[in-house]
Amino acid sequence: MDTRTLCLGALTSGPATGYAIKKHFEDTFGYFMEVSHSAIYPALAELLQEGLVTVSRVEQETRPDKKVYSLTPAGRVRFQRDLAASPGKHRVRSEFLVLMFFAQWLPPERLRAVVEAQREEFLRLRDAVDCWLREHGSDMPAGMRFTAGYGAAVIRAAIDYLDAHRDELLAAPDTAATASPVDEAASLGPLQPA
Amino acid sequence: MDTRTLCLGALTSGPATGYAIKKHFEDTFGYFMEVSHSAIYPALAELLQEGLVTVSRVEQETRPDKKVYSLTPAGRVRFQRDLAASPGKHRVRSEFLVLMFFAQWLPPERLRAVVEAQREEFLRLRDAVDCWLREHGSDMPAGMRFTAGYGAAVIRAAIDYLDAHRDELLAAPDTAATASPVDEAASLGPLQPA
DNA sequence: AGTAACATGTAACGCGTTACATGATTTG
DNA sequence: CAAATCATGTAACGCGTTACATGTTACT
Repeated sequence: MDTRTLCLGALTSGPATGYAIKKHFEDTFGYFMEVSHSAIYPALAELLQEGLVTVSRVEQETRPDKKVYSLTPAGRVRFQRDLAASPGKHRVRSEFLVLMFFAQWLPPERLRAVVEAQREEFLRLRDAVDCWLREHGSDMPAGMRFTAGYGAAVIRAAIDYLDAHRDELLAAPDTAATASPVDEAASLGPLQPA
Repeated sequence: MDTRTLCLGALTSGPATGYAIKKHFEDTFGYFMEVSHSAIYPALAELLQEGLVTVSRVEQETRPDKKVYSLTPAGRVRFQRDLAASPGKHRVRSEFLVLMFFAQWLPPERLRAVVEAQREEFLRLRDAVDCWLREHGSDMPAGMRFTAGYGAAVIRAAIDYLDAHRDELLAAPDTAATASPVDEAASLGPLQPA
């Protein structure tokens, strides 16, 4: 899923500037798809050249000038084609979980800090999604409500799991990080013995 | 979180070949951190040059020769340093959820297929994690059990959500994909009006 | 007979992120 | 007075993925 396709998708909700598209992404699917502004502007320029969007410059006195982009019929068709062509892969890339996986190699206070930080982040996300659902949920198409509800459900499960198993993890006695520097006896043996 | 750090981490469980490290990753945190073999081999070569791992060539008659890597004390220290230095960011990058977000622009049969495929994938993952917990869970350090349990909890929540809201999504009457090609009246208006 | 598993590498391409660059206004 | 918001871009760097490359054995 290309930044260009994402921009076309954002524009299906109406004309917008690059800045507004970025905001839109953050407010809606920010938690499952990050898009940086430095990827959006070049993408919009390419879409313009391909005739998939049009642009109109809007002068503002109190603010910098805007470039408001709109979807052309060709752009709408292209978006549907690209969307349908996407394999729809779902991937999680979590350094947080890698840290938890190797918890025993982390200093206990660092481990605690990481867990707490992630929990705070999840609470923040949960509240943001709940807020969005309350304020915009009823106006939005089924798909957008679905993803918001999905996010809320999964984040809640994560928070519950953290709360239920945090102590178990933090109280772990096998802190290799504070044990003797070289402790070969603690090895689990060779991986995948031949 | 660099592939090199991940390799060092894998070797904390004992000596292994590049191939075994890849397997180890797939079997344990494959669902939250993907590592391709073409990133592992160069990473191991770099670690060797830096003196963080050692290698011993093992000849096999029935199989291609192996290069078994082991962690040096310096490598163990470096791993702990790199691990503690990681910000521990947790990110989800899901084209699946983008597809759901834009469900109205997808042909209904395609939408259904994507949802079913993802559900199957989640079921597969859930079973794999459950199996791992049954078979290895009790031997493993708290951190590894924690991540497995976390995965199981979150995947279960996802499956439950899918089952509870799938029909709602698929039965959506507002399939813009099959509506008149250009339907400006359906627009939600400009994003972020100035 | 064909596929999966075992086993190790290289090369190029694409894409995203970070940093660089600028600048006015509003809010706390 | 500092920080956030609005607003748009460029350039380089790094990193991961895909494809290319090779070869044997065991299982279905």
